[in-house]
Amino acid sequence: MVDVAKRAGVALSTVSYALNGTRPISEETRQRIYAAMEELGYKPHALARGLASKRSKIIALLFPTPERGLGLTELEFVTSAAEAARNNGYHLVLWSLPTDSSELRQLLQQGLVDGVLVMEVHLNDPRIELLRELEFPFSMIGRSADSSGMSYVDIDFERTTQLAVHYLAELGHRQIGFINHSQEAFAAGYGPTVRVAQHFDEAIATAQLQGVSTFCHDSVSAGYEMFNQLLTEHPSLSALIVMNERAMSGIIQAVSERGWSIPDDISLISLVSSARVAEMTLPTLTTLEPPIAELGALGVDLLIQQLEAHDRELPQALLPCQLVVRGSTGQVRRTER
Amino acid sequence: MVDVAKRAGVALSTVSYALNGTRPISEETRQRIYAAMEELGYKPHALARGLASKRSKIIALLFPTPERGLGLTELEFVTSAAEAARNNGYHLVLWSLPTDSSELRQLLQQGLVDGVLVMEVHLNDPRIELLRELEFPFSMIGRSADSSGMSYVDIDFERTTQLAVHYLAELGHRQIGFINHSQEAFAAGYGPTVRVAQHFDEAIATAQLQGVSTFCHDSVSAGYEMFNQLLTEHPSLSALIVMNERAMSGIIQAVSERGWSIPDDISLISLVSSARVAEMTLPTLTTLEPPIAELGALGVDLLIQQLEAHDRELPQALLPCQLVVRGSTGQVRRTER
DNA sequence: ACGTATAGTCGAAACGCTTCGATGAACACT
DNA sequence: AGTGTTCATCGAAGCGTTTCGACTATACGT
Repeated sequence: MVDVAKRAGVALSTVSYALNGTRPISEETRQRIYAAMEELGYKPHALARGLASKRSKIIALLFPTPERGLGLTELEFVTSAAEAARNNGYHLVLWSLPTDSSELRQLLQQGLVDGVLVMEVHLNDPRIELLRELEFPFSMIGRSADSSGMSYVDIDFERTTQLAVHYLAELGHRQIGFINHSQEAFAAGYGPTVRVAQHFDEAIATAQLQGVSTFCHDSVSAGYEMFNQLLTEHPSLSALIVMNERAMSGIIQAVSERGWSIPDDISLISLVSSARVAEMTLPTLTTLEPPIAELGALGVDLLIQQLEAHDRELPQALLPCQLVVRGSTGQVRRTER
Repeated sequence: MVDVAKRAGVALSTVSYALNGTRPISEETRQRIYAAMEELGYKPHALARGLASKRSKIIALLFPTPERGLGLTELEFVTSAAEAARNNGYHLVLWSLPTDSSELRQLLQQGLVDGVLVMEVHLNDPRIELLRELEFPFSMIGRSADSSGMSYVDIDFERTTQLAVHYLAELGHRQIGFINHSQEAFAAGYGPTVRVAQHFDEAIATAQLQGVSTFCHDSVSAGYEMFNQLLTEHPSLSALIVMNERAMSGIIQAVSERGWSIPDDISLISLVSSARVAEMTLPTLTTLEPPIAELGALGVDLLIQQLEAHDRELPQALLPCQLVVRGSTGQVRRTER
């Protein structure tokens, strides 16, 4: 940098001002400085910049160590977050820690990152508590129990559920089943499970339909059994909303095993499920697809906005899933069985 | 740090030596220093450390922007790399760039990262060329055309292919088909496609079997058609090795459509395919599962080893996939059709 | 008793940048 | 002519570490 300054015939600090626009610089000297930088192949040193300015322009993505099975979704999320960060001139580091790890505190206090984006937030999340305690800037994907005064983005589960129910209603379905994640996930306060369970009932009531809501473990066999059980107890169901990708495989097997066809005998909608999975079956699945990339990018944007704005408002946002109609849904057209 | 020094009654530099073990420190003063740090809640500042020592202890994971669908595998890879980095006291930043992006140069010259781990290396990869040109430390997952003198980890495709072929041979199969990724991937020099194509022929020859090798686009419908075409032309095939998860779905549909059962009428092995996908079908798929987490961790280890060792040797490693026998393979037991 | 290692410590100079206060010059307004 | 503003620039003091050279005891071999 000192070389650049010399070559441009200005002071060191002037170069800095030209670089950051922190103070006005005449067009002429700016030109000279940029030319000098170009000729010398100068690139500012990120660490030094961070040390001096006390802003590293690095944010962390806090990411629970995947205990069991991670979806495709998460990866897209991570990459879109990384890209959004880069577009804002930030770097994204990955901190993959168990939710209750004490390491987080250490990491935060290293002063490496300006802020944190927290994924897979649980209703009672020790990470959030720590962040609040340290008054460390953060945003969340998903929400904790009391998310007032905090910055988050999440799927708009209410709208998403409505979309699914209304779409089926339009097709003439009056008896709709809902297969959720497991009871355990519900009890643990896992956001999507809790919220959709609630909003399903509401949407059914509003639309004056009949609904059956049930939990199901995240496994192919559980899906298989749950479907059979459900249709034994409620033989008049003509459509199913499923928020459980693994169970969905089992359900499809169970359907074809009874010699039924999709969607003639039963319509299926996969909730909060990616296109990738939806297109692996025959027929392909009508889904409500989560706006993963948008969520990731938005999460990063909100965080950075928070870091760079001086005002104390903490932005929040809800995004609905998008209805993608494929082959697994159709007009209700059942006479009798 | 100056406070810690004062409180412990030593010089600033002594605290630094105690912290890094760079010079001998008497046990007694070390105790005093640690106590002082504890009491003051002192944590060393990562950026300052990096600036002074010229080693940021940050590495980048270079990650092609997913043009077309990313597998589950990649995410596990990313998380295991992040964890491995942390275990070594490093941070992992994500750089998700198109392979031919000019941005990479900028990023490297910022001096933020000590080294780079490159994913999804192509045979002729501009990123690798740039890294060599700048003499920037790096390791690869996968290999470029000439990977001599470079550090990499990769799947041992030769061994993996052998395992698959031998396993089928043991079950009595003599006529084995192989369904690869697309011709285009092969032409583009995509490592797995090229290598397995070659090693399949070798393994077949060595085992004195008959083999048919074919390419197939990465789609359900292409798999469906390819299967029918293959079995029309080679009706005596009794087993298929498939390295194409999407095509696999189509294959299974085609099989069940002709009223065949797996594995009685045909055995299927999914190559370099994750458990998650393998368990979504009925029957579950026998696979050769890539050691994703190991690859990620090993890649990071090799890179860090390279960064910290002074000698100029560049470590390399090949890891085979692991054979996981599930329901899609069995003794050949065909009389006639 | 003597030089010579060696362990333990100190002070000060980097590392490459940002930012604060100060300084001049140019311009307008009384 | 004097006063005040704004614009453009400069010099120097940090930011929180590491690391180098130097210094002081103490221990060692002879």
